[in-house]
Amino acid sequence: MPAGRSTRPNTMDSSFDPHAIEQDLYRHWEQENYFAPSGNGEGYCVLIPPPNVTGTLHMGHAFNQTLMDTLIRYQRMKGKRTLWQTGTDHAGIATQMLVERQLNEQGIQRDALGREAFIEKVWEWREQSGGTINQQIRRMGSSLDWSRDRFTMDDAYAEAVLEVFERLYDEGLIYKGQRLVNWDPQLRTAISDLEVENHDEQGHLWHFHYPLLDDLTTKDGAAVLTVATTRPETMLGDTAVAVHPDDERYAHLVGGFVNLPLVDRRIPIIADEYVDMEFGTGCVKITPAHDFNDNEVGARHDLPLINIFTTDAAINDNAPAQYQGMSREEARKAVVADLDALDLLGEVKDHALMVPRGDRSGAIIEPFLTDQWFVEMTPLAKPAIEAVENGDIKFVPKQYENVYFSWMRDIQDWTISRQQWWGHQIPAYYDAQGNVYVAKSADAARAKYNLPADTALTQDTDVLETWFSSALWPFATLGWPDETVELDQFLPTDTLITGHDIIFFWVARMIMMTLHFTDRIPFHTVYVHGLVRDGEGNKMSKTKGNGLDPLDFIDGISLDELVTKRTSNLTQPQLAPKIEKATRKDFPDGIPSYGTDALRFTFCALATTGRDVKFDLNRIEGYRNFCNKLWNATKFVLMNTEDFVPDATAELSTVDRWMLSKTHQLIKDAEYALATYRFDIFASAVYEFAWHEYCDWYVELSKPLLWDDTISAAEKQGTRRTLLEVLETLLRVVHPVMPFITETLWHQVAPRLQVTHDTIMLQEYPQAGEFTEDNDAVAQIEWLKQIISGLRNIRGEANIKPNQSIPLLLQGGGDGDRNRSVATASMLQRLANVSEFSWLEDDAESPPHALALVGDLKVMVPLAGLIDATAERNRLDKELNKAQQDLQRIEKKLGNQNFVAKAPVEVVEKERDKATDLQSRIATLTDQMTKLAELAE
RNA sequence: GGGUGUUUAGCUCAGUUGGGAGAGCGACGGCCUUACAAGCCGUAGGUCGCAGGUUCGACCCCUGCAACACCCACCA
Repeated sequence: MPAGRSTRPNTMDSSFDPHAIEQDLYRHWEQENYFAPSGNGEGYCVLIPPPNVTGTLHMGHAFNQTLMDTLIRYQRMKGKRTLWQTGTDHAGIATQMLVERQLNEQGIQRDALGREAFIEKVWEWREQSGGTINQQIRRMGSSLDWSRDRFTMDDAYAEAVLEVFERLYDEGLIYKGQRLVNWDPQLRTAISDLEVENHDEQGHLWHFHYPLLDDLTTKDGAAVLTVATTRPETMLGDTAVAVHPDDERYAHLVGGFVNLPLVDRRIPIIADEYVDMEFGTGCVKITPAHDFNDNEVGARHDLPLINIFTTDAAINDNAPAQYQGMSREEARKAVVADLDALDLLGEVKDHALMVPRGDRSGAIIEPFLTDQWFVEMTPLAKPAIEAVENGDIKFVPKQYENVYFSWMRDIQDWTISRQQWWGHQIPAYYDAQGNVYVAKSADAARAKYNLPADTALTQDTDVLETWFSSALWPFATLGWPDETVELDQFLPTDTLITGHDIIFFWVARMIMMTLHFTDRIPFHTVYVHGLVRDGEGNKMSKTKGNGLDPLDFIDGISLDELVTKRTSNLTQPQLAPKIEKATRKDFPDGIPSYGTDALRFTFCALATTGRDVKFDLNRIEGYRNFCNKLWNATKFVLMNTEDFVPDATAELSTVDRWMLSKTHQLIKDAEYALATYRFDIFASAVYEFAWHEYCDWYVELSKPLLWDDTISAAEKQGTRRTLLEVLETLLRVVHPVMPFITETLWHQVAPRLQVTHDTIMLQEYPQAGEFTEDNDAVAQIEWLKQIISGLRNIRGEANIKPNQSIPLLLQGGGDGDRNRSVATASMLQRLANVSEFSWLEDDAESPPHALALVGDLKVMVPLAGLIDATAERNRLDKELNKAQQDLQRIEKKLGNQNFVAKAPVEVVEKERDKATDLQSRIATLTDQMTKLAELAE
């Protein structure tokens, strides 16, 4: 064991300080290579969703990793040969934007730098800051195999990407074509459908009058046809006006022409079912080059496509001269004004519309006609759908399967080319004639296509979208296309844990690609968790300034530092004052340090199925306290087991057997919870057991056993052994979720049981079968707890000080009660501070007393000047009321013939028993009330 | 427009085949009881979103509605 980790038992601090242990422990684990797969067990692999190499750790990562690490540590302890595959993503657009912004701040423009130099800069940046997130991940305690760290731009990984591209191309599943795609005019690249976010925004609906040609008129006799649009500037590219084929208002005009104002172009009036007769005027302007619908209409009617935009969405040379060079916003104003001047502007209405924006840039996306590379998805989707349909892959919670199906069954071809520099450059080469050759290199292309060696080839300048390479994560990280041992051992991986936001981006594509290239599913289970939101339920974002850094919960942060952190480097600096105000309100004292274990435990406790998590500060504080509870319980156990002799004769008391039985149940509950991905149940089972069974009852009950001179040495040994065994077991049960504190405490506890090992993380996970169930012991201790609770209730309500001991009388009940009272006398006396206790014969007269009922057993505390008779009556009155209400409800039920006739016998029988018990209880309470009333007179 | 989820104590959330509504935090009262005041003991608090239905019996199953959240979608 390394120095510094063996704190002497009786020098343990009175409270737990996470900082004293966490980082040293992690370093030690990593140095010893404990995170790497080991042993000969069955392979068990979890893939990390690779974070952006440029990123920093956020709450989503912390949540996600807590769950993964809990599973991994659990399976590792269960003896599986576990691999948690780590790595980072090159995050094409995000990284390029970030580096570009930094260069801009230094006055360097990307274009001036040139492609190669720019990419050099990105690599430099990656060398310099790419390790940040991995260091932060270490702070979470994540047991990732760092020796297998992968980056999606590594040479080996790039090789896999090229291989996949080439194969898909050769299979005809990748093609290049001119299509209308989503174009981000700010980033000047195409993006995929998924990268477009549609937002409801307020806009206008403009009505334009297009003059009819050839003396046509509408049925109203007008010489113009009125169309409505939300995008006035696109009229410069109109090539038709469409009406519905069944629309009688315009039937006579179909085949005719209008003059496109401002442009002075003769365009046809066509009939197409796409038009909704009910909407607006029933006439639609058709701009095939700038609208997805119009494009389809245009294709059906063979309309020309007139592109009026440059790549940054300014008006190009295809538009009339006076608009050329204007931005789309300027052009919109000009077009409206010019039409107005010509008296061709009709109504302008407010209109809510969906505006497509790029998820990275926030810029309004243009449908734009360009040459791009696409993947044909339908053939890839088919087996991927089947894999989920037939249960090979399961989603948890299951409803996400429907989300998956609905998207997969209507999947569109995937735009994979990006007009960016940072990323995998597309392995397509062109000769002077523009012929395309796909191969991993120019040489390979010449060889593959039998081109003369001196054929000049130039590589396609586009790169692949990031998700194209992330889709290969399950097999590319394991060495594909080589047939490696790792592929054999770890693919399919077991559980993928991810947020619901990347099911389409990542999960679906991994399933398709992995099936296609390896004939194996990538994972058996997809556990989908919610997103982490702030205390108000808002999405955390840098822009809103409500983001929280997991490390701030671990280490703590002062208010001023937090404000500075949230308000610096804002994209919208004007929001700073508002953010500062909100921060000062929400965190008046900053954030205290809670430690990693508390943070992890909180995430587990909040990980309920199918909902987002609102991160609640009160919860983490409570779980920090839980850590402290474990710490102090350990301290207690160590203090009281110093003279424990492992081999000495030990005799187990009822309390010990009760505790061992409870431990049996705990392990069962914990196993069940983890097997069903109910991390919240796991957390609460552990919490409940540790605090409310072990600490509140067992430790307290053990004190009389340990400290009473009349208890035999063998019994004391039994209790000491149980204290140690249960605690040692508990630490192993909890370890997957709270690795640091359990490791630390375990090294104190385990040696007492003659167990020494360098780490808890490679110990066996406890098995329920190691602990005997004992129903008699459980019944007896539950009985004892009821009596103690009854007495505590009397004490509490009567305000009897804890240090004031009370006499106790017992009456009624049966032989079982008498036996139990004898067996538990010392514990009863100590826990309830009972000075003396005695039994009254059933018919004996009792002195005036306060009363608690445990079944038929009367638990009595003589008033004796300690308890006010009136107060005691009030207390009993509440109990009586409750009993009467319960009885009333049950009698009503039993009075219902239908219930008695139709409900299962055992249910009816149970109700009858309850009624009998309540009747007896009410009788006793009423009797007691009467006596107290007499006393008060 | 289609779909999903949520609605339970003041707050954050459990509630596993329908059979006596729970936890944590907070509140209130009492305790520095030799592991822990980051603690201990006790108490109060809910017509389980609304309206119907099925059933002997509904927080739970069915229908409808409402509010909130999210996803998908081409209505100019």
